[in-house]
Amino acid sequence: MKQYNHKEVEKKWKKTWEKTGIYKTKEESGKPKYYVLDMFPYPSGAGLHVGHPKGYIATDIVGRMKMMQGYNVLHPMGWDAFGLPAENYAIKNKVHPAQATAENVATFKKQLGLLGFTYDWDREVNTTDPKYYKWTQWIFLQLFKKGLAYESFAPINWCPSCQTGLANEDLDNGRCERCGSEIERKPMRQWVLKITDYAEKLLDGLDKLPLWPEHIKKMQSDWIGRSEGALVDFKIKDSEEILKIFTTRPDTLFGATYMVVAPEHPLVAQNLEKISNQKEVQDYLDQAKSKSDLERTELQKEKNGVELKSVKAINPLNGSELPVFVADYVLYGYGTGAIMAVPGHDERDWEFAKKYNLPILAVVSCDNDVNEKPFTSEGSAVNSDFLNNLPTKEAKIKMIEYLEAKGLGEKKVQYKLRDWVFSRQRYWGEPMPLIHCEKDGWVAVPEDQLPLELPKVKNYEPSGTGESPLATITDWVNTACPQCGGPAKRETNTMPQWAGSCWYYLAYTMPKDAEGNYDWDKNKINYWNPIDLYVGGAEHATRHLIYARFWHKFLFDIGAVANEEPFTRLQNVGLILAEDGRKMSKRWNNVINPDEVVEEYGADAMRLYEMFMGPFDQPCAWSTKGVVGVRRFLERVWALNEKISETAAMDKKLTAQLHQTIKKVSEDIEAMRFNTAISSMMQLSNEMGKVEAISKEDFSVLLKLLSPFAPHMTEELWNELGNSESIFESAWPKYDAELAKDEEITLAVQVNGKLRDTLVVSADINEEEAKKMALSSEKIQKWLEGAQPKKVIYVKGKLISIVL
RNA sequence: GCUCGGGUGGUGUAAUGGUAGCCACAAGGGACUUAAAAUCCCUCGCCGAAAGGCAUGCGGGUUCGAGUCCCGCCCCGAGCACCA
Repeated sequence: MKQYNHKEVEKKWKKTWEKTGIYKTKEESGKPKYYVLDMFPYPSGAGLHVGHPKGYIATDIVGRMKMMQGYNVLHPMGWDAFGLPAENYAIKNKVHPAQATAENVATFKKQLGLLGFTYDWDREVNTTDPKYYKWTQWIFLQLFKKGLAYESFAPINWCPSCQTGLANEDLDNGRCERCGSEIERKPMRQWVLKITDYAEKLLDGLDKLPLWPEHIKKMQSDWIGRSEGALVDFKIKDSEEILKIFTTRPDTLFGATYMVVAPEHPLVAQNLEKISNQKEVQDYLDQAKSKSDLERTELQKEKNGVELKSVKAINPLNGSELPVFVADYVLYGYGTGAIMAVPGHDERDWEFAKKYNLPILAVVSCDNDVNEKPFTSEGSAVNSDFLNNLPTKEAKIKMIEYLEAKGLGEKKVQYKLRDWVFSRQRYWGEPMPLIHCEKDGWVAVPEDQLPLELPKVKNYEPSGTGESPLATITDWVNTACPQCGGPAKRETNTMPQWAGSCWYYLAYTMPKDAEGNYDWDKNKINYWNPIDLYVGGAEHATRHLIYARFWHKFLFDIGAVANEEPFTRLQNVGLILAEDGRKMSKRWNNVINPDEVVEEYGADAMRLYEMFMGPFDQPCAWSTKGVVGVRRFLERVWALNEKISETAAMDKKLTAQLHQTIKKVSEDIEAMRFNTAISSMMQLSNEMGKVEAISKEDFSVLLKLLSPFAPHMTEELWNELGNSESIFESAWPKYDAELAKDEEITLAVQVNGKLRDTLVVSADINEEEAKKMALSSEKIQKWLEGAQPKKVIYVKGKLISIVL
């Protein structure tokens, strides 16, 4: 038989598969559907490195197995091509983003093509295609019509380098997640999506996702950050003003000894005139304003603030007068931007109280002296009048009841999640389909006029003024009001990159007409959705995955989709690091290009290697030496072809191993434990290599098990066996539990917990026989030294443990 | 600081509470070869001649039996970070 030439084999089968259209997907009623999806890439100018395809290989393997198991499999691919990276690349390389994107898409597509994926390219999507973003705009309009998109002028995160506003989710430790620049707070006109309206649903939905990794659900629920507590009204002395605070510990209200408000809190400005230490406060405000968020957090160890002298808050329970401080350790963006300070039972309040010599009261029973350190756990109430002796949980409830009855406060659920800053002051994004009319205010572009196309401009660099480059195109900006026909202006901000990725998984399942126009066909969408398996990087835990769930839940609420959660099962892919253990980057000059690996070792070897490296969800360093190992494995399988004989029959032991391997590989692929699946196939092929001859049937089983991993080579060998249909049209091997049974097993014999002997025995040995054999073993006799064992434990099929 | 992960040979890793190191890589030895590559065979946690002893980050505990479970530390990685 000829040598394994991966180039020839891979070229041949790619061509054949394309010709036969084996990967074209249709909605079929006869088979169960299986929708397996990768997080689509943004096509950067650098092309693919070997890390990109890892997840795609995994979904391809699962998809191929499901196909052979009789499922109607959808496994599509597309491009997340809007957004800052594409635009920055375009600016840097002095080409129009549309052109750069088209080129990069072509490169990515060519590179992915080398790896032999089952993509149905008829379903390819591109977020920058007007036919695609027509629907991105349509969804945005539905949000707008339901009041979930609103205009805001509040200060937002501004990246001075990217020259655009950013959402909370786009920050990394006070820096721009994209470019690392320090973020400024800048008041700006923004479109904001009311994701907070969905906080409860997004949180509750997590409980209905048993097939998501726990840590991702945890990250999302931490990001949403629900806490239960109370709003409490404090009257300001000699004034009509009310200071409203939020607390999760209403049970400690008797322990409040001072109040703190954020520098931005209106109470400060309202009282600035009348306080005695006006200059001191003004200085503090100036200083707080000049500090960036980053500096604020870096300085967090030293809490400082300044008293609003002569402003006193009244504790609504006992009328005691409390001093009011301004301090930036209280955030204006959370709760009411004001707190009651209970230094006896809160770490931060305690620190602040120590520094400014404020009284510290104990209102929860504890062993330590609260003047020495705060007691922040639960206990039972003390020094708290009607709460005394109540455990914290009950005290909270009772206090809230009391406040509500007296009209002094109410129960309140608070979230850390903020509304989603949705506008970007950049060119390369979906235009927002909104028009501002002096008479009618903001008016939606009529749906029959969608898509609102991104106008072609020469100068697409950011203006730096806080306005999108679109603002300079006056004949585009100036338009007529769709309602009254009067003069009006278009919104010039664009949508963030996340917009297009919020619903792309639906687009893959929408039918297109001859021109490529999508139809929101609910039957087809509901046939495929929800996604059965979604694979991608953990970095999307609190960004894409929260945004997409938000949009999906909204679409469900307006009846556009039929299911509440878009992704039934989520699997994280672990990063592939460079050989030096660092992240692959041009900067370190350690990027491995998949094209070269495919050229030298073949796509099948590369696919196999990436799955063999280690546990799928764990990061792992690339090793070209490791590719050699799996390549040798493929060659050994190839060589087995010479041992095929019509008359061959494997012995029972090897047959048992074959069936154990069927079970192992099937279960491992399902659970995405590809490394151990490959290991067991290697063991099987090593054993097959030792026998004289193998039957066609037994070899076919190995080929089928291996086919999802190494589709080209196995298809070739399958074809050599005389099969005319594709191996992927054949049925997945069936595991036979009877045949998988071993005839002989090895029992371990332990004396006092230490291994002293092993016995090879018949698999159906009973307990008595096994114990007898163990005790009469020569080696064991030596250890017993004639003593009577105290106890003999038998673990079926595993071991005998003798205790002296 | 808080919350998750993780720590096993020279390396990547494998082990429903049941023979620790499967499968590979690297290394060493051998066969084939004029030679090399490729391929095939053997060795390969540490100490020890062997018997055996010691070994899964460290220290305790539960158990006939712990890499796995419990308690307390140390180190590495990720996420969050003054959220009241």
